[in-house]
This record gives sequence, C-alpha cells and structure tokens, in this order.
Amino acid sequence: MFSLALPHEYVHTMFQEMPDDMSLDLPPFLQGLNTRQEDAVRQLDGPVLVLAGAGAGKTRVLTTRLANLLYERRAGPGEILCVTFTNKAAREMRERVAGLIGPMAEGLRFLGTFHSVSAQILRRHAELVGLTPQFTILDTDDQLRLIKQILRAENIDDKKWTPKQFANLVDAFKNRGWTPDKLPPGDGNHFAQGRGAKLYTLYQDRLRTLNACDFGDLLLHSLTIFLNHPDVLASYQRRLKYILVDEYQDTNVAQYLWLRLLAQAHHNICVVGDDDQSIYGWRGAEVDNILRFETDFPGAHVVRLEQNYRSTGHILGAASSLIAENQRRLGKTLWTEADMGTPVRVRAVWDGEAEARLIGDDLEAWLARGRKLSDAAILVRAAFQMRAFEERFITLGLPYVVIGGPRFFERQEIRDAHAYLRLMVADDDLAFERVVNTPKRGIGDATLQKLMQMARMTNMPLMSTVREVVQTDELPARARNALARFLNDIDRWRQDAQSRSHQELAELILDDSGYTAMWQADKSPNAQTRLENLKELVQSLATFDSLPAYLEHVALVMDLERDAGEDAVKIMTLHAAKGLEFPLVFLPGWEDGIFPSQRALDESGQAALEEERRLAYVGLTRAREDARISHAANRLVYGSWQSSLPSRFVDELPEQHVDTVSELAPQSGGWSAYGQMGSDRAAPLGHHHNKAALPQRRRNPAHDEPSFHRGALVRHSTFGIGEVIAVEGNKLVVSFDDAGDKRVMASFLEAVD
DNA sequence: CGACTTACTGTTTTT
DNA sequence: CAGTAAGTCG
Repeated sequence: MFSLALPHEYVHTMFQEMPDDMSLDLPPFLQGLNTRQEDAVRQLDGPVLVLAGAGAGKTRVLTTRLANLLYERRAGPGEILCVTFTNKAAREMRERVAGLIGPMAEGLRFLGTFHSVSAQILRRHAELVGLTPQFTILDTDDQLRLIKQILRAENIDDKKWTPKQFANLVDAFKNRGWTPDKLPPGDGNHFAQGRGAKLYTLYQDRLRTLNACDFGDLLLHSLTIFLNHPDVLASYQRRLKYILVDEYQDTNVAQYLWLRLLAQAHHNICVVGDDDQSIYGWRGAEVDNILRFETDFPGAHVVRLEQNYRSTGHILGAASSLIAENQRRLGKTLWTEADMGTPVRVRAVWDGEAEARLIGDDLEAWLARGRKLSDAAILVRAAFQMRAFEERFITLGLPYVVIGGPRFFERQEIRDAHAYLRLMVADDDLAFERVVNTPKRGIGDATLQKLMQMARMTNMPLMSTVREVVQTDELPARARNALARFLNDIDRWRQDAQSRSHQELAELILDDSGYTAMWQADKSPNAQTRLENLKELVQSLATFDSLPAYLEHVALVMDLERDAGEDAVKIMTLHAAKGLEFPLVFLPGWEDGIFPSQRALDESGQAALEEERRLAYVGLTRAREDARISHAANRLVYGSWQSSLPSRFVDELPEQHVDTVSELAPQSGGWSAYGQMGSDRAAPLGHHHNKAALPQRRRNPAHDEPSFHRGALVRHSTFGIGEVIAVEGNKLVVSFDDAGDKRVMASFLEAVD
C-alpha cells in the first residue's frame, strides 16, 4: 500500500503551499487524528510535552509521530531513540510503526526499553567502566545470592539486614544515578549500623570482578560513560537526532539524567505521559520529571490530549472526580463524546468468598448475554487477593488466566538450565555455583564454602580455582573427584559446542548433566511441568542466532510470548493493567488497609495515599463500558479474620455516577471497626537498640599473594603446620607435621615465623 | 552430605 | 495460611 518511495519532496512542498488543505493530502497515517493529536504528531522539532489523559490515544500519537519522522526524512530509523518501560510496549510500538510505514521499522535499532537500549550502548563501551563487552547481566536471584555472600563475608546478620533490603537500597541509589563515589554522605547509614555505603562499594567491586551487571547498572554505567567521556556522549548526541519517550511520568532520576544528556545538543525530545497515572513512585519514579519538563526544556511545546476514546460518561465522571482529590497534579479535563452508559456499581459483600461468588455470577451472566470472557478483567491491588477468585472459578469451571504471575524465565528449572548455558559462554561464578551440585554430585556446602574462600583470596573466577584445586590435596578425595568430573563435563560440552547448533548443545547438556534425569526421577506433581518448560526452552532457542544472543534476550526480556489461548477472564494487579482496556472491569477489595494499602495508610505524608488514588484512577479508566467496585466487611488475611471498612476512595466517588448496592443485611453489625488501624500489627522496624558494635573481624590479613620458598614454615587451615618441600607455580608441596605430604595452593597458606 | 522438622514472615513490579 | 529458610539428626 503506502510506500516510502513516494516522492517525499513533492509531499513536503504541498504541505508548505497548501496549508489549509493539508488534511486532504496528508499521508494516510496522519488521517483520522484529532487536532491535538495531529499537533503532537507534526511538531517535530524542539522539546514537546504530550500530556495524555487515560484513553486519549497516547500510543497512537507516539507511533504516528515516529512514522512521521521517518516519512519526513528527518532521521533514519537508526537515528531515532525511542524508549519505553516494558518490552511489551516496545514490541507494540515497533509493530504499529511497521503497520504505518512498512519494513523500515525494522531498522529502529534504538527502539526499546531503557534497559535494552542502555545494554546495547554499554556492550559497545564496556571497557570504559571496567567491564568487557561479554559482561553478564544478573537476574534478581543471582543478585540476591551475591549480596548474601557479601553480607556474610562482612559478618552482617542477614536476618536483621536482609539481602532483599540491601538490594532495594542499591536499587534506590542507582535509580538516583548514584555510583558509590557519588553517594551523598550519610545516605547508606541506616543500613547495618552505617555500613551501607561501604557495602555498596564492595558490591560494585564484586560485580566488576565478576564482569557482571545488575539491572540498575545497565543504565547507571551508560550514564557514567556519558558523564566521563564527552566524546562518546557527543557521538550519541549526533547520532540520535530525535528522542521519543513513553510513560515519562515513570522515569526515575537516572533515566531523566540519561535522557537530558542525550537531548542536550538538539533538544528534539518528545515525552508522552500522564502525571495522574504515575504509579511507580515506590520504585524510584519521579512524577517531578514530568511536572518539571517545561522548566528543563524552556520553550517546550505542550499538547494536552483530553478527549477520551475509551470509556462511557459515567466511568469517566467517576474517575475524574476521584483523581481531582489529589493535590499534586498538572490537571486535565477529560471529556468524551460517548454516552453516559451504566453508572459505576459499588457493592458491599460479607467476605472475600462472597465477593468471588458475586463476580463469578456476574461473569456467567455476562457470558449468557453473549459476551466474551476475555472482555472482562479483575484488577486487584495485591497478588494475594487473586486466590479467592481462582478457587471460585475452578469450582465454577470458569476459564481464567492470571496475568503477570510467576514468569517463565524466573522458574527454577529455567534458571538452572540457563546457568549451564552461561557456563558455555564464560567462567561465570554465579552460574557455576548454581549448578555445581544440581543435580546432586556430592559437592556440598562445605566444599563450596572452601572453594569460594580460595577464589576470594586469589581473586580468580571459581572455575579457575577449581581447575587448580583439583590438582592438589586441598579437598577430600570424594569432593575433588566430583569436581574434576564436573569440570571435565563442562570442558567436553564446550568442545561439543563447536560442532553443534546451540539448540542441540542445550539438549545435550541437559541430558548429559543428569539434569533432565533429576526431574524425571522427581515424583512431585510439578516435575512434569518443569520438564515441559525445559522442552519449551530448548524450542525457543531455535529462534535465536546464537547462544549469547539468546542469553541477552533472556536477561533483558524475562518473558516469553504466550499465545492468546481460550476465551478466559483475566486476573491481574492494577499495576499490570496499566495501558490495557476492557469492556468489563471488576475492582474488588476496595477496603481501607487493602486498597489503599495498609502501608500507604501508615505513611504520614499524603504522597503515598495520592499514589494509591492514582492507582484507583488507573483501575477505573481501564473500563470501557462497565466498572464494578466491591468491598467486603470481613477478610481473611494471613489466616486470621479481620473486619474491614470500605475504602475511602469509595466515598470519594461522586453520587451521580455511582450505583450503590449492598448484599448485607442493614444492621448485621459487620462493620465494626475493631482490629483496624494496625494497633496490633507488627512493631515498626528500626528500633535502634544501642547494641555494642560487632567485633571487627579482619580476615586474611596477609591478603597479598604470599610467596614461599623451600623450607619455609607454613600454616594451613585444615592440615596445620608444615614445611614447604617444593614449589610449582602457585601450588606447593608441603610436608605437614600431622597430615603428611600434601599438594596445596599457596594462597591457602600463611607464613609462620 | 542429605532428608526431615521447625521457625518465620509476609504490597505493588520492570528490567 | 503457606511458602521458605535455617537448624537438627542420621
């Protein structure tokens, strides 16, 4: 149909000569936009802020603008930076642009998530931050293991100061763009008696030694590169002539700085967002970024998209009034040409079970009216609310899908398989650790502990350490043989990799290592599913050119495209629902303590509550025709009953748009408020008992590679005192007083004077 | 070194 | 309640 080979100059001249008739001569993809949308699409140069209300055609504007940039030849596909938050959004964008301008969309190399674009840049300049281009990207699981090791090595009680807490702290630092050297003094102080900052440094050092990055590093390192190497920055500024940003309200400080640097030279940056839909404050998003855009980029062209194409009048009216309760917002007036439709229904039920029953009944009625289940969604505040619905729908035989549940690449068996694959590509310590005894090879905790201690001392990868240590008497024969065998396997597979496709290789490894057999022997009910998942993994390998390409994809995307499947209701969190729409939306659990969450209620300021309100707004505005809120009088939370009050958000809904129904007997007494307000909830953390400082234990004082000569007197942690009788590189033969002659590694010995 | 039993601790989520 | 992690025994 439409081709870019069209005489572009001709079209361009026409734009200039006949401005009044432009709409007639617009390229097809520009037709059918409203005035504001068209404005946003056609204002190509300079900073543009698009404030897009819910359902106002934000994605359409972004994709059309991108297509228009290409159509107008302002930039080639490789010269446009277009960043989104999710892979799904990036995929959708690419598809839609391809639909508008054809195969040229494939050349959009810098269209992707912040993380994938950063990763691309970082691979190219890795050495500037002390990494090699082959660095590994750690998943959350690897990251937590690593942190745990560090905390233990530093003698920090990992129950009081959990790895997860530390990971969150690090994440918060990175979200703000703080490398360890830029950490404001005192900022890590609340962690582990003021050791947060030091631990952060240690963690980053460790990552560098491992040639690895966590997710936050992808962005942070590329930011560091831009800041420290003006020439590199300048090359990207020259190359990326236009910048488009989706969901700008969700950007954190690091992303903001990253974008600002890239846009600094040409100011051709267009950001699209909605301050009312900022729901990721808890993970570092700064609504301020969007509120401040006009100050950051003076002369910014601001476009407000306020016509809603999604919801009925009642739904929009209810949502608008609700969000109007928030103080900090730019303010928009959404309107629609649609009918008023049905008022938002608010229903009170006795308990969670009754709520599930009610919604189940509604869905059956919806089906009976000839509607599709896939047109309906249940949006919950927190995952634990899902179970009640699942149980009910199973008994009803009503098909459902949980969106955003445990993800494919996060499953244990998939991670294990990936660890094996990673070992084919590099001497990956964390991968090695993960599978060295999976399936069981008789390499236990003690052995591993010892290996890690050695590796730490010599600053070598675990695998190299193992290579050395199997040639010594350091370890008991059993462990040593097991390790030697495993090492042998790895080397053999690496050999095999030369002559096989990566798919065949993966199959070979999984069988040969005994990993498949391990699950086949497992009689637990989900073992079968795990085997199927492994098969699926091997299948999906086929779609990649190489093993590294596959691993990169896995690390960045963490999700597998799933086929639509049968007609089913979707159950998901409100967060997962952002950007989606459904004719029928259920919003259960609108009770104080659940939604808004207890945590938001406990916060003293308004900020948390306002974010919850935005979440409610997001929920309501997902509905096209019908929104049904419900709240229960009693709820089972962590195995005990709590009575609950309707959410304050229910009261904030305007009467004229709402239809309130109660299933409850009027004075059944179900509303009593005892047990509320968290009086008996867990005491807040962080009571700083003045505990005596932990004894400072400094391990291995002789940290430097000790050199020993024949005849030297040495001490070994297990074998005791002995005399060096031969030196072979970093391995020594020592005659121990008690244990006889042994071959040991030098790094494991201390001099005795 | 591995299987079994007991204590604990619980948002939202992407990459 | 239910899943995990750490501790204990053989």
